[in-house]
Amino acid sequence: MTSEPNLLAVIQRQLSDLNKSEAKVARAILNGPEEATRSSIASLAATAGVSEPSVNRFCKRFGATGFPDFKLQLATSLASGVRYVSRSVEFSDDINTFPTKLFDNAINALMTAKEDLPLKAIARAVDQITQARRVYFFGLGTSAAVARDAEHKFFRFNVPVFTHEDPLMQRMLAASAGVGDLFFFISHTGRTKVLVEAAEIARQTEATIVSLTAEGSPLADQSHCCINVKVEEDTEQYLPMTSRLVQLVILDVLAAGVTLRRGEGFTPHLARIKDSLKDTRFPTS
Amino acid sequence: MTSEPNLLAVIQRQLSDLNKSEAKVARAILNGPEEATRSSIASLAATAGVSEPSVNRFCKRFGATGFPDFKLQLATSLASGVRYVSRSVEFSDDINTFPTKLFDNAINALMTAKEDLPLKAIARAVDQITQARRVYFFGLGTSAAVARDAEHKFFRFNVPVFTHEDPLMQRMLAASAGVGDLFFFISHTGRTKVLVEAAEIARQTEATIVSLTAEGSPLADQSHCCINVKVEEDTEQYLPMTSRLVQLVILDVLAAGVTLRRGEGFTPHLARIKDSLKDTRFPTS
DNA sequence: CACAGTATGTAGTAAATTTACATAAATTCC
DNA sequence: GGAATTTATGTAAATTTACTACATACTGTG
Repeated sequence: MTSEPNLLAVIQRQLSDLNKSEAKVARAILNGPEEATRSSIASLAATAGVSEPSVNRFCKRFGATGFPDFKLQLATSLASGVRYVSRSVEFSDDINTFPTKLFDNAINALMTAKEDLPLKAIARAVDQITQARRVYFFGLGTSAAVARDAEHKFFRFNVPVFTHEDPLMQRMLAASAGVGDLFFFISHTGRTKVLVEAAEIARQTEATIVSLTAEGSPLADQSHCCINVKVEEDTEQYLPMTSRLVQLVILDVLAAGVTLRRGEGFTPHLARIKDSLKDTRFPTS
Repeated sequence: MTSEPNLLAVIQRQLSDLNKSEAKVARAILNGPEEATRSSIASLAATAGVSEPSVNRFCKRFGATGFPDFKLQLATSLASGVRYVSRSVEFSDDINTFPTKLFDNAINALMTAKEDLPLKAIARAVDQITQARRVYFFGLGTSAAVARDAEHKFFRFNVPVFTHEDPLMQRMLAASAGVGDLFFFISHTGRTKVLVEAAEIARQTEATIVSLTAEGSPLADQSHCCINVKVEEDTEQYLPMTSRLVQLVILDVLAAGVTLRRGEGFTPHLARIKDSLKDTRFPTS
């Protein structure tokens, strides 16, 4: 049985169809839902001014097997309703509120993105990266940092990876591309001119174009494979924040996908790379 | 009492500190959290292979008043749909499972970090950044990408910002620092030799050292202000993933803090920067 | 007003949870 | 290495909680 997304709304809606005592129970619950989840059947009955079996019948009427089951459903629906609201930072915020808000927004963005991941596009991109002889990660602005991160990650797969923030370099590399080259464009909007132009140039070669960007954008149009990330960045917010987090995790997903494709035998290679970093660190005391 | 946002993560984290039978209970719950919410104390005890009071003690240990209360908290934390246990990707995973796992891990890391943010350190870092005449963001490897991202973000505050991935440049800049310079070091471990050395050099000047790194690490020791981020990166995983996400959000928090400090009059300045990017984009159709 | 049907409450029963206590295991200190 | 102390775990009884069956009250209709 799929648990109702919002139990309180359902109760509210049916309020008029209820018996007198069931209505009393309903009102008591609507008055203090979270308190209701913590009450015993006896105390809720007392609050509502009815008998315990009335509460029990009420619960069954709403699809629960009994009072405890009802409480569980209620708690669940209360919990899920609260999240999923991104709140922007106000000037009235202080140190105790705005950090939490920003974290909540970040978490929300990831949860939302997780809900409908473009799995087919991801699978396809993994295929193409696995087959590529060379991979270029191109982004500008904030996305340049994402590209840099991707470079670090994919570097470990024995595939030559390159990143360039310079649009001129990007164009030149695009122009001289050939079979086996893969250009991976990263852009939140997919409308950055110089980046789209680089993609257009690359498109005229035998290279493969993959992009992590908005569906239907000029950049997406130039791509063989577009991984669409839906993040409604608050446009009032002047700094792009959440979208790049989603991009980074998507790149993690791609990296993991490539690792899995390589198979178990590849693990020692990664371990070796990790070991090679050991000497650059102070040992843990 | 604030109900724990992600109870499973807490259980997971404390797993090693538990008694034998409490650990059995913990494993039983982690194995089938949603089933646990529907079980009676007796059946859960049976599943775990312990006595009923052991389950009860387990619940109380985690802040619940008893078993029903615990179930409630568990249900609440499950409601958001995220598996709050970081599960590493296995070679048996396929396209339908591993992306979700990675997203869950990311979300989990952010939620855990959010739970105890080092607010005093953050406030202090905001102060120091606000007062700085010049800010250098230094990181290596994955953290270099984070530093790059920070550069983009803080660039918008009229404060001259610099990033360098090259350890030699980092050393030279550190050596020639003076009053008003702020060095912001980013490192997950806080043990990367060349970075710590740069910090040591900078420390001998009048410059301020802020770091986003592990508490008690050599790098933290060199800092005037250390923002401690607790992320238990799965060491079996060869690629650092979640820690950099937390770092990025922390930097967002710092940027927001600086903006707030600047006051409302600063907003037009940010709007102007945003406008200046308009011409670099294809207009939305 | 009597009857049927529905709604509500009472009381008893079964189940589940908690407490108090006893035993077993582990640890510490000679 | 063994006795003493602490800690962990289980047993059994007590208590709380939820459910069922039944009785009573209420509502509307002929």
